[in-house]
Amino acid sequence: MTVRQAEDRSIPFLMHQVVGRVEALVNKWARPLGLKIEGVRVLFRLLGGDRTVNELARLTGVEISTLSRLLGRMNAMGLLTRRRHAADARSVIVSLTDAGRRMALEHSPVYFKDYEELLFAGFSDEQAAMFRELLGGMIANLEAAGGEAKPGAGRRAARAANA
Amino acid sequence: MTVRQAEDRSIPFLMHQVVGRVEALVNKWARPLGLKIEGVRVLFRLLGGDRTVNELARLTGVEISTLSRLLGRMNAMGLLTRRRHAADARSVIVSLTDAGRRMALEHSPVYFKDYEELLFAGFSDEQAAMFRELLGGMIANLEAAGGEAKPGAGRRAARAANA
DNA sequence: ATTCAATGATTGCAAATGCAATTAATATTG
DNA sequence: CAATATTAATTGCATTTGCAATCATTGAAT
Repeated sequence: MTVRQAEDRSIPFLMHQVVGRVEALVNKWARPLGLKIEGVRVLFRLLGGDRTVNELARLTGVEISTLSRLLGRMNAMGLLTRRRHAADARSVIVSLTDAGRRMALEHSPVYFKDYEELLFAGFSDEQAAMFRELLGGMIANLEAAGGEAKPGAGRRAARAANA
Repeated sequence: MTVRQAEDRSIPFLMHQVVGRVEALVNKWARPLGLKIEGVRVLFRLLGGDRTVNELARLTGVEISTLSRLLGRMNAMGLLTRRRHAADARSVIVSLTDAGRRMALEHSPVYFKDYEELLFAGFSDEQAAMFRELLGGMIANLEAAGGEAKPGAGRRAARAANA
């Protein structure tokens, strides 16, 4: 029953472990709602306001063709609507329905707080804050690395966020 | 061209971002080798010694049926072999071929060092070490949470690793 | 020893994925 | 203002995925 400790201490692997496990938890939890993690992410993202498909893809990290079909399913479930952008008829604006908003709000604490509390259990606030900082720095580094497949081949990455 | 900053500061989301980007980089880099990230992980994992399919699944985080088929492909590519365990005929032992080992060794530095250096660019050694610690603590927390779908519903998670 | 449960791996199948091609609308350029 | 390029979203298609079912082997219980 006990899961043997991972023997790999590399950061990408460790993060993969953490993310994978959290996503498994979210999937399990979201199943009764008829959603998987991507759908959950879309749902909560839309709580912040309407978005185009493009924006959603960028903000949720879901590939755009996958997202397009996911939106179709969530629309069929009555969770969201799609309408054309008035000013630019190429874009499609996605909005939550009342049912979608209700679902998101109902489960919001679990998604936004509980998982984080679970991860940070036993950590000090300072540690949690630093962890967040470092993650931000990593994202900056990755953005600076741009399209280079082989890391280190390009110019040096950006300096990490302040701390 | 610039990617807008993510507006979500939640840890699971930030980690998803980082992991997703790193995996995209690895995929891009591994494509000429005919592998994707899962294959890469299997390859490097086997550098540490032979493994059963089960162990590989646990150690790489690849779902077992997916892994089974992946192993078939990598076997067809001449990268690894499968043979039955002598003592327990249910298990299958996976080993690298010479070609597989050669490929792994050749690219080992990129995978084990370069990505990490990229992520940690601009970080101090102390920060990097702490980050690793915290990740370890998170994994411990997740293991303690076990199968509970809803976090916080069960007993409190394990204390984080020392610091 | 015989029966029943548990484990390791594979496979069938429906669903989901990602890439490339497509369609439609808007920007740009000469 | 016509021609071309670019951008947004969707869809066709081959591949991949994951769950459940299956097969084979080992372990446990009486």
